[in-house]
Amino acid sequence: MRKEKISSAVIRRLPRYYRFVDNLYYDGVTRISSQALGKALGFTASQIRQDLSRFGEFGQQGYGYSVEKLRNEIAGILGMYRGHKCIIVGAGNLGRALIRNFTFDKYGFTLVAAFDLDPEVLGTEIQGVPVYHVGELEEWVTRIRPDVAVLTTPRSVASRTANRLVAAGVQGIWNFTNIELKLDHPEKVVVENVHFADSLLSLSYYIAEDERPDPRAPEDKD
Amino acid sequence: MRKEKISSAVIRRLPRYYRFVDNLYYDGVTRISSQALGKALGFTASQIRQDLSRFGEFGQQGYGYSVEKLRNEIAGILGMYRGHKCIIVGAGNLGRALIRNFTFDKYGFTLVAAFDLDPEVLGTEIQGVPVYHVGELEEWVTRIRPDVAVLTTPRSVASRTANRLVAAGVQGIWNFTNIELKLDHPEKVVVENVHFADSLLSLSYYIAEDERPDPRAPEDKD
DNA sequence: TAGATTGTTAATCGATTAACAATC
DNA sequence: TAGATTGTTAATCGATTAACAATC
Repeated sequence: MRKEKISSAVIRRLPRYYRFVDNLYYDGVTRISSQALGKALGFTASQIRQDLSRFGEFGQQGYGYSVEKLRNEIAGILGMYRGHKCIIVGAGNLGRALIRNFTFDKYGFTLVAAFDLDPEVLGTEIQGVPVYHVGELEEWVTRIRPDVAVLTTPRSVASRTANRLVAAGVQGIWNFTNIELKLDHPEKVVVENVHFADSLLSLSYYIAEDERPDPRAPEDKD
Repeated sequence: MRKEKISSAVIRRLPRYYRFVDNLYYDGVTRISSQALGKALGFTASQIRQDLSRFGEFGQQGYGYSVEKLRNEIAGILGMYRGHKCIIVGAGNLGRALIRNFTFDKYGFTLVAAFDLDPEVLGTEIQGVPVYHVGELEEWVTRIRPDVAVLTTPRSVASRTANRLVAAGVQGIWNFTNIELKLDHPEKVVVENVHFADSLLSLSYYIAEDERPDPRAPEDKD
């Protein structure tokens, strides 16, 4: 039960492996070698074997990996079969975009409720998901026991809302508020931040950095 | 001009430094030491000094860093003063959420146009941003020369659209489509992926992993 | 001046890659 | 069987941390 701690570098690669292998699976591909997988994803074959072997022996010498088996194993490692429930707090533009466009089920999550303040949306359903008043958050969390809360509130109430969620027993917070949450009990919850700004700024750095040639400028003569 | 290559680990930390120092700046704090900065952000002081010194000597012995200077230096490194222009391709829920809620200016970007197919939004403005027909993408890109395109189209047209953008001369693509873009000329463009699914799956792993105790279960007696 | 804190060099730690025996 | 490819151990590489002289 006490498995050796897996580094987050490895964990961050697993969803990419999954995504690719899942596609192979739906394309009807039955086997793949670490070599081919590495080539497709831009990793070394060695790294892929090293990563996967942290979790078990999924391959077969001389053959490679069964796509179906590998897909299911990775899904299992990532907790996709645990029937996670989630709620979304804040049904503004971003919240609604996630409700409408993000396929929670595909990743083993069921989105069971949304919360907001806007009288316009209260009591309605968005894509089949009921919208309740944030004032009733604790009641609902106690009743439906979601594992994860998707946080898409305005910044100003983000930390306060997060603390309420943690107090009510939520295990994970998927934080879209672009701030660092100030938690009373950070040890009680796993926070995954989606910092759009950080992402854009690193893009900004890289385009500033390598200054791709202006396509209008004359090329170096061969 | 040929500065030593900076590892992406360092680059990914810069926006976090910036975010924190920017807040200090607006709170009127004038100086900070690497020690204090590290403590606040969860890094070692050593790492922060190491990181910053890759770009110059921004501090002062015995004093620390001037918050204002550090903020501006990091902003400069990240290219925030370059007056980047961007467009957004796909004005569905997510696209609109970004237009309405994401403060591009705050990071040195100006959002100059949006593109879509939906007759409902064509010719309108969203938050002051005009919406044009995707058919006119090349014309507009040639005319306004955006540095970056925010890609929020449906998956099905994502790679095709990306290739059109690259061909038209866009330098960076901020990809929200949750797929790996298949590019004809990957060397001509910088892609920054925002893979929601990857993020959620790593959260899924961590909550599955450490199984925080059920708050209803009895505690270990001290 | 004495105390604080930088920038940088050296030491350590961890992650990636290479190599290869095991085996399908 | 011969060829392919795994899982794993060892070697390398890179990133983080520690230490400290320089100096404000």
